[in-house]
Amino acid sequence: MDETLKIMKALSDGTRLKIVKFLLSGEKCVCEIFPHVKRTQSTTSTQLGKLEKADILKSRREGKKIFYSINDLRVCAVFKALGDKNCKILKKCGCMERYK
Amino acid sequence: MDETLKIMKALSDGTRLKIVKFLLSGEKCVCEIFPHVKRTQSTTSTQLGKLEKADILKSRREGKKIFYSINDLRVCAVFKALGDKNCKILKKCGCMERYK
DNA sequence: AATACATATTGATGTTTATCAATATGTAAA
DNA sequence: TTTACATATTGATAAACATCAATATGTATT
Repeated sequence: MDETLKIMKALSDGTRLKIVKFLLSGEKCVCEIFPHVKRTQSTTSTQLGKLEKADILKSRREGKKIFYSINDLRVCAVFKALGDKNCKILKKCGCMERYK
Repeated sequence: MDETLKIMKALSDGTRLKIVKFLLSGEKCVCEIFPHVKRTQSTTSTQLGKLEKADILKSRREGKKIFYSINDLRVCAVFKALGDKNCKILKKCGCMERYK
């Protein structure tokens, strides 16, 4: 599939987009993510899986918890391109450096 | 709806994405677009309508024909952010000037 | 007015998708 | 080895969506 289409599809759902934006501030475990997006643990896990399969997120186990974080920093550049207000966070986390 | 989500949804379909990329080289009428995306005139018209409703495209009538073109230049910036190969076209059409 | 052309809309159909409850799997502590 | 906790998977359901054929609308020409 077209690489751009893959990314667009992955970001075309409200829950998934909210997850990605939440992770702009750093890695989070599932138990932190699902209350934030106001979905069940089950639903959240499914969507995290889709984002990981699209290589947008990566995961890491630490004990019982699994932490998710952004793997494809191009999503930051996409938000910036669209003037998304989350850009403020982007400056802090420094993930935009390579796109200056 | 979240502005970013609106754009992502609009670009999350293969036919629509192909239309937008086609229009990077300039405005086209429906009769040029639907053979290019290999869909019926009906389907193509529907998808053009969705892209216009999302403010990504605009249209202009000239006699019997209706010409569509890109209205929201941020989509160019999105393609650039993703390193889409259509960036070559972007340089030609100069729509990236404001994002340098 | 009649015809031809360009595009939009309608109605139907099959597919995809987001969601949840329930259950399974994996991990660590007691 | 139980028990508790964290996450993943399964199965079901309802809604959204892409597509097409057929038809309607709009425009220009004859």
